[in-house]
Amino acid sequence: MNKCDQCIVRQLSSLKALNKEEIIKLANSKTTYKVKKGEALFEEGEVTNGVFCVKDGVGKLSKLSANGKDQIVKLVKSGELLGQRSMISNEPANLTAKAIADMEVCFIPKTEIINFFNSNNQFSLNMMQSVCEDLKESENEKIALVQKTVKQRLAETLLHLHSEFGEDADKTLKVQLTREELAGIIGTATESCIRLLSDFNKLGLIELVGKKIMLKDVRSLKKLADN
Amino acid sequence: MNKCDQCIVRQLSSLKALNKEEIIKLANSKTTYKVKKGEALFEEGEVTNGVFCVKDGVGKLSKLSANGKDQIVKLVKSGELLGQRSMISNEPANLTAKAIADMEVCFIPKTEIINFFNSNNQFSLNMMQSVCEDLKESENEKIALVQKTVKQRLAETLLHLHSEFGEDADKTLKVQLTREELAGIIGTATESCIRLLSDFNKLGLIELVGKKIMLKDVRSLKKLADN
DNA sequence: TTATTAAGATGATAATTGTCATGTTTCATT
DNA sequence: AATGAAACATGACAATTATCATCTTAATAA
Repeated sequence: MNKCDQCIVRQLSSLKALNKEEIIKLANSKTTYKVKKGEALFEEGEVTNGVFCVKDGVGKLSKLSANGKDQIVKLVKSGELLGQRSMISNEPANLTAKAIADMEVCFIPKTEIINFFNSNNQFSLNMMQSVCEDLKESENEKIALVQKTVKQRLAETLLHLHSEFGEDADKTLKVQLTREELAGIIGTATESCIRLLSDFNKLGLIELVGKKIMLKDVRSLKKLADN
Repeated sequence: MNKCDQCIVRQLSSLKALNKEEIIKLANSKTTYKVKKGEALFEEGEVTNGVFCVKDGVGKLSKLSANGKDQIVKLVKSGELLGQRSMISNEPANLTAKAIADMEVCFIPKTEIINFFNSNNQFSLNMMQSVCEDLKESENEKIALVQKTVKQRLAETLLHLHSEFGEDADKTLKVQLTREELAGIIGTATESCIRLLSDFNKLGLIELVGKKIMLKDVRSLKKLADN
C-alpha cells in the first residue's frame, strides 16, 4: 500500500492509466513538498526536468510582460499535472508557476515519465489528450480575447471560476484572486477590472463581499458573456 | 518505391519517425486531393476522423465569431499536418480549415494513425511534441494579443509571415493575404489594419505594391514589435 | 496599538480602436 | 469595353479601454 494509489492526481490526471507496478515505481521516485501562497514552483526559463502533481491548492501559470503586467494563462487545481509541455518539448519553462493558495505538490522526474511513455501506451495517449485539451482551450481563449469586450470577458471568467472551483459556504467564489490577478486573466488594466466589478455589483449581477465575489445572477452573466 | 517516401510532409512532420514498412502502409491508406483557394478542408463541428498532410499550398485555421468576423488562429504550410488535435481528442473540429493558396493534401485515416501510435513510440512522441509546440505558440500569441497594441501586433505578424513563408522575386511577401485576413490574424477591424499598413507605408517600414506587401525596414519593425 | 504598506475604489482625461459612411481601385465576367 | 462585385482606402465620429491621480479601506509588521 502506498500513498500515490489513493492520490487525487492519480484519479483525475493522465496517471490514471498507470497500473499497480507503475504506481509503486512512481511512489518511489516522487518527492512531495509544500508551496506557500505567492511562492513559485518554477519560473519562466527554468529547466524543470519533470512533472508536478497538484495534490492540493491552486496555482497560476503566467508570464510577465515588458510593462510589468502579469498575464495569467491558466489556473491549475488539485488533481492536475503541471509542466508537461516543457518536459515533452525538452524546453525550459515558457511560463512561471506560482501558488495562489497554499499548495501541496509532488514532483515526478522526467526519466520516470519517459519510462511510462515507453511501457504504457494508454498513458501516452492520456498525456497527449491532456495537452490537446489545453491547446483547444488556449485557442478558444485567444479568440475570446479578441472578439469579446472586457466586460464580456469578465463575465465569462467569473462564470468559469465558479464552475471550475465552486463556492464557499457563504456562496462567494472559492478561488480568491486579487483584482490584479483577475485583471491578469481577462487581460485588462486592474482599474478597468475593478470598475467593471463595481458596475456588475450595481447591476445586481454579482455582490462584492469585502474582497470576495458572489455570483448573484448567473443567467444574466451568461447572456452578457456570449452575446 | 512509393510517393510518400519522398514527400515533404514525411520529411518535416511527425511522420519522419515512420519506417519503410509503415510508409508503405501509409501510402496504401492515404487519399490525395486538391483544394482550391477559398475552399474548406473541414469546417468547425465536422468530424474529420483522420489527419491531413499539407503537400503544397497554404491553409488557415479559423473560427467565425458571432459578429461575422473570422479570427485566424494559425496558418499552415506545406510539410505540416492538420487536424491532429481533433483526432487525438476524439472531438469534432474546433476550427475551420480553408485554403488560402491552392492546396494539395493527403488524408490519412485515424485507424492508420492509431496503429502507428501503437507500433511506433517515436511517432507518438513526435506528435506529442508537435501539439506541445502549437500550445506554446498559442499561449504566447494569447499574451501578445493582450499586452501589445494593434500596431505592434501588425509589425510582429508581418515579420512572422516574412520569416515563415519568405518573399517572392519582387521582394514582397509570398503569402498573399487579403487585408481582411491579415486583420483576422492580428485580431482587429479590417479598416484599422488597412490604416496601419498605410501608416507603415508612409513611415517607410513597408511598401505597398498593389495588394502585396514588401518589408523595407525589418530592424525598425522588430523594434516596434517587441517594445 | 500604531505605522506602514498593499489592495481596492473612483474620477478625470487621453489614447486606442471600432464603426459607419463613402469613394476609389482592381478584378473577373459577360 | 462595360458592368458589377470585391477589395482597398480614408474621413468622421463614437465607444472602449488605459493611464494618472487621489482617496479609502484592509492587512501586516514593528
